Amino acid sequence: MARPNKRTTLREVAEATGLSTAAVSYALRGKHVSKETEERVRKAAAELGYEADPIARALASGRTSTVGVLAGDLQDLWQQQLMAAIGRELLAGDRYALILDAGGDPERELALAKQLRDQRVDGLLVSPVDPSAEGWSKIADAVPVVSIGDALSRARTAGEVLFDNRAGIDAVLDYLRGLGHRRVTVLTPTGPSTPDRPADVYVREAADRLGIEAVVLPCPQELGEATAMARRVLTNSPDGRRPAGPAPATAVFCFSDSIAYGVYAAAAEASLAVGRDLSVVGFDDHPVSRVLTPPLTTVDWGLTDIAKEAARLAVAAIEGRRVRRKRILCAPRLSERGSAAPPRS
Amino acid sequence: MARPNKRTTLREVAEATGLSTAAVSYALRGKHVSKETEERVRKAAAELGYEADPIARALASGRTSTVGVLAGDLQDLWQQQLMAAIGRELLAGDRYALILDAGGDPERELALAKQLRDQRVDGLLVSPVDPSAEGWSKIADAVPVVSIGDALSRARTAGEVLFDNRAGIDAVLDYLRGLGHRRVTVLTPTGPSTPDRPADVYVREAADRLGIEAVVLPCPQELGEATAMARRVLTNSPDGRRPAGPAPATAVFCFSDSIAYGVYAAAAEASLAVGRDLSVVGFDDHPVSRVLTPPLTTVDWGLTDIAKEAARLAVAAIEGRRVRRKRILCAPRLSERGSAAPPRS
DNA sequence: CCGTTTCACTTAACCGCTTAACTGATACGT
DNA sequence: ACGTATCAGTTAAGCGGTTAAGTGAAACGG
Repeated sequence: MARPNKRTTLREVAEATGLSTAAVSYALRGKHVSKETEERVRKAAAELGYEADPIARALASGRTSTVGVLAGDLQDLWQQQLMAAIGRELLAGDRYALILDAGGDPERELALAKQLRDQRVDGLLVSPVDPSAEGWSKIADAVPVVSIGDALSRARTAGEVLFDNRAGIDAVLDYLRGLGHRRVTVLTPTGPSTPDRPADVYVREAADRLGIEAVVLPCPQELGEATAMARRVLTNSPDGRRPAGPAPATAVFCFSDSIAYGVYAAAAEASLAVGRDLSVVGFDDHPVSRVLTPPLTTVDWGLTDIAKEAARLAVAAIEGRRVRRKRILCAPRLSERGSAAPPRS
Repeated sequence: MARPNKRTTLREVAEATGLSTAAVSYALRGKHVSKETEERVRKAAAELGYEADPIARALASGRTSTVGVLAGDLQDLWQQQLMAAIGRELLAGDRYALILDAGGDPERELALAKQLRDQRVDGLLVSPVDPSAEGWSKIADAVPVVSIGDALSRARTAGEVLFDNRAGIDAVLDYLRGLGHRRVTVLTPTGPSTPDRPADVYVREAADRLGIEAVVLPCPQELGEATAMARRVLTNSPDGRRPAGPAPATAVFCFSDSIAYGVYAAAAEASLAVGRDLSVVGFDDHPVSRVLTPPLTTVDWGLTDIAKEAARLAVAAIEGRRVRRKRILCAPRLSERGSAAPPRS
């Protein structure tokens, strides 16, 4: 049963050098000991192959130099990108990122967040499933939380990186209107559409302003389901019970690139050429979008910048630095590629 | 400075119930205490909102009910899928998965593995960058390690989930030969091609057997670079200095779906219709492959099964159970979709 | 009726490190 | 020369649990 894996402990280093454990502890962290002893301790530690036990350290000090990253749903292609980018960003700053996946379940999300807090992560980055959950409040009180994509309405966070959805929606609809589109189907992700996520509202406002007839439909993110949904939309029976409705939309505006992929698939099945017979616009700029045929016109939010800002806010909070603006609003950039064109019909 | 976030501790529960901390500790884990006291303790704990501190518990017991998952490179689309699947699988079994990303750096990979081991993860799943690294040995001695995709040649692992690459390669080349292809370009991922990864060898053998002329070229996974590489391949100057070579290949066999995406992009640029002018086969079955136009014919290794097997092996090792076969060899299934067809030229 | 189990806890020693408070010795200002 | 900083370490009390070993009482067997 007993693993003979004895790590060398602080005490052993202390004995080897004839110092007290406290002295060694201080020495290794360069605190008020003489240059010589510090050197001596370092040498002994190196020889014995000593490395501080992070668990013991965490218990005693309450810190871990680790930050938790909680994905709302790692199935989502965009979140996968986001997590990868954040991990990279934090690692570059010499902090370990522990990534967890809530799998789209709000309860699990909070449970995992608590777990992370209990694990003494120094900071927590979340891309929340349910940003308005009550539970965030207690968590944010115990550890600096930075949220991405949505503000945690009930908690005092250390920062938030948000997307200027209104601007993004305006940009896309402006663009489509400019191309001549009058009837646009908008596919928004299903999920808790809290008042903090008034995408529908923005769409309506922009559509009214531009004289666009917009139909907003919720659509699953998962590719298979998204394709099925897109199929229904393209055959002009969005709700499944309008077999012969009014003229079909000439453009589809997808609130995530993966939804757009579904539309591509459905369009191909229906022998509609994207970028000619049908215009499609995405909203994430996933790397794959660039290599589709035609390349997907989409909104680029600057994933790397998002990751950088989020990491920066978290690190600042951890280090107790005040930060000018805790709320970063990312501006959309329309990446005009080949999937949108003037309508044919 | 002092966070007033006092968690309730074991001692407080003990005082509240008039028991010793040991009794409470036992009671909460259902060990040799009377039914009544157990009940009493549970009630008190619930009332006080007590939850055991995982850090303290880890220090004292050496266990965490957490498993580490180390991705070699989270930039890679397939690994993103894999990590998501594993996380889900473990969560289903009530264990937390801590996902880390080595970012393709072998040194970092080992450093992170050590970090995880020190964090007392009960088990470790890796999709290694450098499976032959010396360092795995020490890590595998301290914690059960399950590797995915490659065997850790220098370590005694608790299990490995491997792909029957030879069978996969045979299947694809058989298939292409059956369609009538004689000249095939094979794009393998760049990276340490250790003797444990003799993809080139398998390709040569199969090609010789089938009378196929196969050119094996290393290709980056990153979509932009893959596209650039594919561009060169399609213009028949794979090495950049053969502007007018022999007849170009009629099919491209990509060792990962993301490479195939690059080929799609390059083909579109060159006005080659995939599935007609050019056959493309992938090797991962990423969800996106299904929605490409045409859908990518690829090798499906059963991602969910891989995740399941890996999780199962890890959990078995953690629980100290012996397992029949520690080495799972995944069989390829060719997902025949639209991207490969008889050659035209 | 007595010795032995069994049961239901308690005692106390850790796990490996941090850190506030204390001790002596040396340096400093006046 | 003397009180006071300053420096370099030491002591010891945690951090919040786990767990081997011990204890006293009740139950049991013969």
